[in-house]
Amino acid sequence: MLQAEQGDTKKRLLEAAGEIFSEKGFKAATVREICRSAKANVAAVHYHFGDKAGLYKALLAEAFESGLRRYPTTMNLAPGAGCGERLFAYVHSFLLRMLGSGRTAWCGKLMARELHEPTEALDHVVERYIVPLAEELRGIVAEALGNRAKAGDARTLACAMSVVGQCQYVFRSRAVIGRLAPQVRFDEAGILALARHITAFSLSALKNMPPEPEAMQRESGSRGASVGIAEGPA
Amino acid sequence: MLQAEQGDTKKRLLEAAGEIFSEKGFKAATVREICRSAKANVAAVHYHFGDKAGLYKALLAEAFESGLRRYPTTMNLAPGAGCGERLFAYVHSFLLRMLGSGRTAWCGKLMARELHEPTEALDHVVERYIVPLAEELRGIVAEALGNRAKAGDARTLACAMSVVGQCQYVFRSRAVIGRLAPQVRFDEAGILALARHITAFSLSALKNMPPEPEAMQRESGSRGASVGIAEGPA
Amino acid sequence: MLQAEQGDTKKRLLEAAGEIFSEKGFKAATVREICRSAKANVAAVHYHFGDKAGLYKALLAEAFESGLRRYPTTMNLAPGAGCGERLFAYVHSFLLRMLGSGRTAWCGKLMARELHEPTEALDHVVERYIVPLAEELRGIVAEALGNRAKAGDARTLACAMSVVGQCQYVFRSRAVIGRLAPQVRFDEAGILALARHITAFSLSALKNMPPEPEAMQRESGSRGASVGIAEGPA
Amino acid sequence: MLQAEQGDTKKRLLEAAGEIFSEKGFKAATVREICRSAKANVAAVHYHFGDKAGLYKALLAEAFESGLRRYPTTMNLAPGAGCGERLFAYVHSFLLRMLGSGRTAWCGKLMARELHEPTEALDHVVERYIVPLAEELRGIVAEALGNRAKAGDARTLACAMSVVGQCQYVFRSRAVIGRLAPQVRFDEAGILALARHITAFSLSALKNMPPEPEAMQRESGSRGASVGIAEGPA
DNA sequence: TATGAATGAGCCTTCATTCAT
DNA sequence: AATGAATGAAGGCTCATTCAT
Repeated sequence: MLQAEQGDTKKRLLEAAGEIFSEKGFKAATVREICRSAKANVAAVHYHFGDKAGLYKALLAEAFESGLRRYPTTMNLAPGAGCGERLFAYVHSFLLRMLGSGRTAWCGKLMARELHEPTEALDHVVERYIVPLAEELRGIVAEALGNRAKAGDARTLACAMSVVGQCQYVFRSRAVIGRLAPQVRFDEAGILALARHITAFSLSALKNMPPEPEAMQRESGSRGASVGIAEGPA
Repeated sequence: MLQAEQGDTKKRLLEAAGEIFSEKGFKAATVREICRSAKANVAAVHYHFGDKAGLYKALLAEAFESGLRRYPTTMNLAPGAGCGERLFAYVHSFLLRMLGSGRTAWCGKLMARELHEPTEALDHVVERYIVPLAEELRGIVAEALGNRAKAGDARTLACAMSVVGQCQYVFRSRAVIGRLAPQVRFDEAGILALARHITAFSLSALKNMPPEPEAMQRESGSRGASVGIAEGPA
Repeated sequence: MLQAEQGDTKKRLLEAAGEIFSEKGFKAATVREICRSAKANVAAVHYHFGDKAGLYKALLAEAFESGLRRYPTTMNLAPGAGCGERLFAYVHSFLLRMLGSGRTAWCGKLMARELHEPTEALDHVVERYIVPLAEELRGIVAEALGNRAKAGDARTLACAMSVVGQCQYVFRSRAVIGRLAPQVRFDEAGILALARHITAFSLSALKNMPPEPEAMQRESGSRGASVGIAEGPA
Repeated sequence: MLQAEQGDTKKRLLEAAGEIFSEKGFKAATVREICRSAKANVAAVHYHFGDKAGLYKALLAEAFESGLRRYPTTMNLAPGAGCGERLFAYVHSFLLRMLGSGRTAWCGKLMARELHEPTEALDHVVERYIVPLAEELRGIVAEALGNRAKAGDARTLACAMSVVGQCQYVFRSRAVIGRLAPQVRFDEAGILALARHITAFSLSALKNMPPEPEAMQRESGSRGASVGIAEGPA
C-alpha cells in the first residue's frame, strides 16, 4: 500500500459506503462492492465496523452529523428572521442535503432511504435527528399558521408533513421528474428555485388555512380514535 | 396438487408477487418467497414469466390496470363537480391505491417504488400511466390556480408536484410517521382524514399563490441562469 | 449428469458426509469437501438438508439406524444364551460398528465423536439410541455380577461404564495403538480378538467383584453426595 | 499495556491456549479467542510462536511436563507399595490429569485429544510421554496378573489397554455420562470414587483372568492368521 | 518487545436459474 | 402445464497471517 493510503482505510470505507448505500439501499449494496470502490479488503469492513450493519450504522451517524453541519436548517439566516425566511432556510437546506452533489451528498439520500425502508438503526436515527428536525419545523409552521396554533397541534403536525412531503418528493422522484419535466434541473440554481416554490406554496397554504381545529373534534366522532388529522374541505 | 388449483398458478403467482414486490422491492424480494406464498414450485415463475424480471413486468401492467380500475381518480365524484371536489377525489384515490390493504392493494406501492428505484420497466410505466395521471392533476391544479393558469405552465407543474409530494410522503414515511405521530392511523378513516388535510392544504395554497410566475423570476436574479422549474417549455 | 447418478445425490451426499464428518468432526469438516467428494454441487446440501447441521443430524439418524441394523447387539446369538455370550455379542458388535470398514463404517465413529464433542443433536441421540444400548448392557452386567445386583445399581452402572470404556478406547486411540503396539490389527480377525479380550477381562472382573455395595454407603459419608460409584480397593 | 504485564505475554498466551485448545481442539480453537482470553494482541501469537501450530506444539511440551509434575503416577504412594496401591495411584493421577479443574488442568485433556485427533506433534508426544507411561502401567499389570506374566506379553498389553480405556472413557464421555447418570460428579470426591471403582474392577479382572494366553489362540483358529492382539512380538 | 491495521483465502449460505421428466 | 432436483455465482462473514511502526 502506498504511504498516503495508510490509516485512512476507515475513512475511505465510509466514503464509498455512503455513495453505494445511498444509491442502492442497505440490502442491495454489497460489502464487496463497497470495498472494491474503497480499494480496501473485504475483511476491512468487519475489522473496522464489525459487520455490514455496523458500517451502515456508523455511516448514518456520520452522514447526519456532517450533513447537518454543512447545511444547517438555519442556513444563511439573519438573526430575528421571520417565519417565512426561516421556512425557506429550512426547505432549502433540506433540499441541499438530499440533492447536493459532491462529498457528503449522500446524507439526505440516506435519510430518505432510512425513512422508507427502515433498518433496525431507524429508532436511533429518529430519536437523535428526526425528532429535533421535526420539532423545529413544527415551530415554524405553527408560527406561520398564526391564530394561537401550537407546535403540538394535530393540524400543525399535518401541515409540517405537507412541507416535508414536498421536499422529499423532489428527491425521491428525481428519476420520473427527469422524464415528466426535463426542464427541471437539480443543480444549485434548480434547487434554489425548487426551494422557493415549496416555500411559496406552503406559506400560501399556511397563511390561509381554514382556522378551525374544532372541525376535527366535531366530525371525528364517527370513527373515533383513528383520525387525528385535520378535516377536509368541509 | 389439487385439481381445483390447476391453471390458477399464474394468477396466484401474480397475487403473491404483488404483495411481496410492493413490500420489499424488486431486489430484496426473492423468487422462492413468492413461490412459497403462492404455493407454487420454484420453477413456475420461470415457466410462466421467463424470469424474475418478467414476472415483475407482468405484475406492473396488471397492478396499474387493476389499481386504477378499483380506485379511479374520479372516485365517487358527481359529474360536474368543482375543482376542490375533484382534487379531493384525486388525492383520496391516490392514498387508497398506496395505503389500502387487502387484495390489489399493492398497485400504488409498486408505482411509488418504481419512481424511486426505477427498473427498466420505468419508461413504459411513465408513458402509459404516470403521464396521464400527471396531466389530469395539472388540469385540476390549473383550474384551482385560476388566473388563466394553464396545465402546461411551469408554476402549474410545480404545484402539481407539491400535491403529489404530500400524497407520496404519507406512504413512504409510514414507518417514521408511526414513531413521530402514533395517533396517525392508516386505516380507512385515517386515510380519509389524510386526504382531507392534503386537499385543504393544497387548495388553500393554490387559491392564494402569488399570482405571477414573475415573482419567482424576479427574485432568482441573484444567481442568474438556469432556474430549473421556473423556466417552463412555454 | 449421467443418467445413473440422477436422484441419488442425497444418498451420495450422506455417504460422503459420513466419511468426512466421522473423520474430522462437525466443525472441521466442510460442506465443500463433502460435496466435492459426493460429486454434488455446494448448494445441494442446502437443498436436501437445509444446512450443514441438518445434514449432520440426518446423517446421525441414518448412521445409528443402519449401524444397529447391520451389527445388532445380539449378533449371532443363540436364543437363551448365557450372560457371557451375550456380553461377547454386545462387545463384538460394538467394535464392529466402530471399527468396521466399508459402507456404514462411520456409524460408530460418529457415535464416539458425538459423545466427546456433543453437538446440539446429542440430546436426541442419547434419548433414542444411547439410553436403550446402555440399559441393555446394564442388564447383562447385572446378571454377570450376580448376587441380586440390579440394572439400576450404582455399581452396575460403574461396571457398565468400564465395559464401554474398553470398547471405545480401541477405536479412539487407534492412532496411538498403531504406534505402541503395531501388532494389533483392526481387520476382522483383530476385532474378534479384541472383543474376546474385552469380554474375558470384563467377565473375570464382574464374576469376582467384591460383593459389598454396602462399602459405598459406609465410607461415602465423608464427602456426601458427589460420589455414587463403588469404592476402591478398601 | 501496564508495566506489570510486560513480558508475561508469552506465559499468559500459553495459559489461555491450554484452556482453549484442550476444550475445543486444535482446529476449532481460534487464535483470536486465545489472544482475547490472554489479553494479548492477535499478532502476539505469531510473534512468540511463529504460528498457531507453533503455539500448540509449545503448549504440548509445557502441558505434559507440568501435568506429570503435578500429578505423578506415583502420587501419594508409600515406597514398596503393592501392585494394587500402585494401580490405584496410577489410575487416580490419570483421572486427575484429565478431569482436574483449575490451573494446568488441561494436561490430560490435551493428551487425550492428541490420541484421538493426532496432529503432527503426535510422534514426539508418544515417544516422550506415552511410551514411558504405557510401560509403567504394563509393569503394574504384569505384576497383578502374576503367573510369570511379563510386561511385554500380548495379554499384558491388552489388559493395560483395558485399564487405560476405562480411565479415558470417563473423561471423553463426560457429556453423555452427565445425561445418563447425573449422580456421577467430576469433583474431587467423584474422581476419587471413579478411581476406586476402576481400580477395583481392574484388579478383580487381573487377579482372575484365565491363566493362559493359549486360550485366545485356541479359539481363534477359526480364522487362522492375523489375530491382532493375540500375537505379540515375542 | 509488542501492536493496531490490513490482507486473502476460505467458510456457510442464498440466490435466480435450468434441467429432465 | 408443471415440478422436484440440481447448479454456479455471489453474498456476508471469519480465519490465520503479515505489515509497518
